[in-house]
Amino acid sequence: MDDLTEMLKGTLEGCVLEIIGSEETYGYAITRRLNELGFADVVEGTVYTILLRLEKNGLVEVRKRPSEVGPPRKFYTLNDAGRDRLATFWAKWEYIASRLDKLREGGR
Amino acid sequence: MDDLTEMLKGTLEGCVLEIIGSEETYGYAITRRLNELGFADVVEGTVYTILLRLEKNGLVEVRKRPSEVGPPRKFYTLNDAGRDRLATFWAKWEYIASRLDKLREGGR
DNA sequence: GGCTCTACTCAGCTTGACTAGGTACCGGTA
DNA sequence: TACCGGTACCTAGTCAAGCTGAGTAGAGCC
Repeated sequence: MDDLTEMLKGTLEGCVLEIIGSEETYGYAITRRLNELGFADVVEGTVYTILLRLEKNGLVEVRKRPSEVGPPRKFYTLNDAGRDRLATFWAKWEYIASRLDKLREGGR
Repeated sequence: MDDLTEMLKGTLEGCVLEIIGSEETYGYAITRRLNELGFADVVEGTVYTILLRLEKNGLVEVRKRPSEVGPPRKFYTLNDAGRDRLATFWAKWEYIASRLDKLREGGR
């Protein structure tokens, strides 16, 4: 699937929140996970900018830990604000998805 | 539902294409239709920029016709390129929606 | 030493929706 | 006549978020 960029605006951050919410993890692994999931073109640079934004906005907690195979990793977990944001994300997603379904069915 | 802006990137254009695809119509009416559908905060300016972009990219045919209740209207229909783009839009939407479902269910 | 994989950062770019103004036609009414 | 609300379209500039491309660095292997 080519060039999903524009349609990922807003949703990619939600994906990252969801991944962090399900387990404590770090940027490089999040990128791999997204690639596995089918977001094949998402690269590290993109994920790191999202992570830095989440951190700046106070939605995550960060812990730095050494790795056995490379430089130290920054592990992220959601705090309360992050869980709120994740819930809001899914609510918005469902809302938009339902409207699009309606539109597609010619709903009035 | 508040501030869907970022999540509408790319999808709003798809909505407009779908609306034009289902019947020949014009900007003001498209805006009303989107508002009815639940995209309450979409204003005319936004729709007109999308319509001008569609026209510039050669995805629509335009016919100007007088109105009985105001200034002349610009009616839009999809051409072949527009129908292609609409199909691509729905394909991308389905792709992203399926990945998000998978992610949400903790799918591996 | 050089290569690959891992791991993070950052400046600058592009896209697309939004803001906030503008123009103009028409009918009703004071 | 003047004004106003509804209809109808246009546009310059702003902002947010993902992408590009480059850089820095640690660890293991040949």
